[in-house]
Amino acid sequence: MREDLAELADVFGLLSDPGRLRLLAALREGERCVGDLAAVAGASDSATSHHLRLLRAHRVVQARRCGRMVLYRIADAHVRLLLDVALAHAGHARAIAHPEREARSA
Amino acid sequence: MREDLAELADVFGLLSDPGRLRLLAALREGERCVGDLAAVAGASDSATSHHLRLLRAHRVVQARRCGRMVLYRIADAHVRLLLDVALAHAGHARAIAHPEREARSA
DNA sequence: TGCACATATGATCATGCGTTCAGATGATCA
DNA sequence: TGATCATCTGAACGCATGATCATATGTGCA
Repeated sequence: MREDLAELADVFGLLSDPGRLRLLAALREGERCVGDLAAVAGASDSATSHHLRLLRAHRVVQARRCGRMVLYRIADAHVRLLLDVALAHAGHARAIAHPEREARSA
Repeated sequence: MREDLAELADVFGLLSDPGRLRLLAALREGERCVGDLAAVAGASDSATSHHLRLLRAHRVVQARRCGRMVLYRIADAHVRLLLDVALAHAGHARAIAHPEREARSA
């Protein structure tokens, strides 16, 4: 149990970087190559590659080679669910913190 | 959207510390005072208070005074759900990474 | 009012992490 | 085979973050 928490903490740590979170948000819609992901996240290819390496090491994403590109995708349904719940929470939290904006945009 | 992600990243950052994660795991079972939480997490009162302060600032937990103690609880259903999903994932991930242990303990 | 308990706060310090740059690997095509 | 594209890797730098200690606040009780 305690090691589960430590490992989970690592995964949360991976999700705690806005850039990586943008990568994962983009990957929710399907496979993407490194260059596309870098563009979406607004980061350099190198930084993006570093991030993807970490995410891969912790089984958050999976990669497959396709020609000279490498296509990344979200590793499994658990991670996808976690992201869905988290993003839903983020929207909800904003509605609580800034109700006037929600009202205006509605 | 982009600020949602940044805020979400902050929350994940809070969840990325094993100590704070232990605090939250303990809080899943109900309200707890700081001293109890410190004992459960195996940290000092001071460190625990610092952690709770951060968690409170990001609406992950709520606090109420009761006599000379302060009782903390998980802030809302979203956070609770996120923790549930995450802990379930952690167990699943271990089953994948170390199937022999699961088989033995079953 | 004065003391003791529970919690909160502020400052300091060391460590970890993300970014960047330079260069390496691997793949395609002429 | 050589050139180019896509990605990966390693090292170094700067900043943010967690731990600790000392002290402050706030509450209950004698």
